[in-house]
Amino acid sequence: MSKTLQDDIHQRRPFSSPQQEAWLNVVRTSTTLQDASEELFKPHGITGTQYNVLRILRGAEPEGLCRNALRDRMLTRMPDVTRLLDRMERSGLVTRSREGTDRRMVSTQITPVGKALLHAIDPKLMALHRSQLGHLTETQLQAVVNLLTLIRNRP
Amino acid sequence: MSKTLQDDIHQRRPFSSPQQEAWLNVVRTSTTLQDASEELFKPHGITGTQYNVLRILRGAEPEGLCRNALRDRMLTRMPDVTRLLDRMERSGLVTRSREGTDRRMVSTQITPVGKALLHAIDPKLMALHRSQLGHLTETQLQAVVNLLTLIRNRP
DNA sequence: TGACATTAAGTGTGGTAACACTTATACTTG
DNA sequence: CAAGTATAAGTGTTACCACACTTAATGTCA
Repeated sequence: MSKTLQDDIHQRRPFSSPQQEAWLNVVRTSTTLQDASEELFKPHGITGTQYNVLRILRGAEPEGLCRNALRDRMLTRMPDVTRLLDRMERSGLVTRSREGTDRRMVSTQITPVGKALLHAIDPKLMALHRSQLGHLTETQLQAVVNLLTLIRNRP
Repeated sequence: MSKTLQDDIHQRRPFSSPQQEAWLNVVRTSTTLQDASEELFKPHGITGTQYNVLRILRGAEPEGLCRNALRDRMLTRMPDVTRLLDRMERSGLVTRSREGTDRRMVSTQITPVGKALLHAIDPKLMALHRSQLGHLTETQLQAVVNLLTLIRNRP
């Protein structure tokens, strides 16, 4: 007795194409999943975007990453990384330093405070993902990944 | 030769769980799809959120919908519908009128200008959806819908 | 080598989103 | 019916996102 997207958004008329139906399902599912994670981040004083930055920078230790490299690794598009990092620097989560070789580059590193925050959040987030997706079998999860990868790689 | 999410966001280390991998794939795919549609809407002077409102209001003609009913039908969470409608009213896309029966309620309707805008956008959006998802078979699209519906309906 | 293009980061500005709070009308019940 | 509760809409404020533009350092090549 699964609740369809049409029930979810109280829509009466049918979708105009199978592509549209799939499109709306992807977007709706994503916001559903993300809304819950934002709730998780909120009491820790960061947004999902900031969490994503911290994860990337932890993976880039100890050198850190420059602004554009960071931007290219982010999960969602983010045209204004500079001021995002400004805010995170003000919160003490990251530090920035101009590199020696190419003096245009500014490398950003995660601080111990930032790592401590990740350490506090990570198990909760993992539990959230399990609560959101744990009712799917591994085969189903793999099918989701395969289909979405296929979507993102149109010829 | 499909490009995985790991290639996409330049990630080296493996995912920490199959749930996390699926989670990230859903979100990444959604933003990929949405970014392109925002580009489509931009030259028409509206956002994806505003387009969503117009679609809902066209489906609710001629009575229109009150603020909260509209909010519940939206694809993405939107806590500040009032000022979203303010902006759309200023652009001439919708009109608001306080109903007679319950004087708290304000019903919003789409205007002819709003409908003309939808008329201009709809075929382009349909074409975009086909270009984004047309390389999947109907069986694959149905599988996507089924799996994502399953995700959203955890017991 | 010097003018021009390229790439990196940052800034100015306006619009959008989010949260808590307020106002106004309707409902409920002792 | 009067007081309290619930519901609908709106407001004040802050943070955030987005686009166009600017500054500074590097690369390129006639």
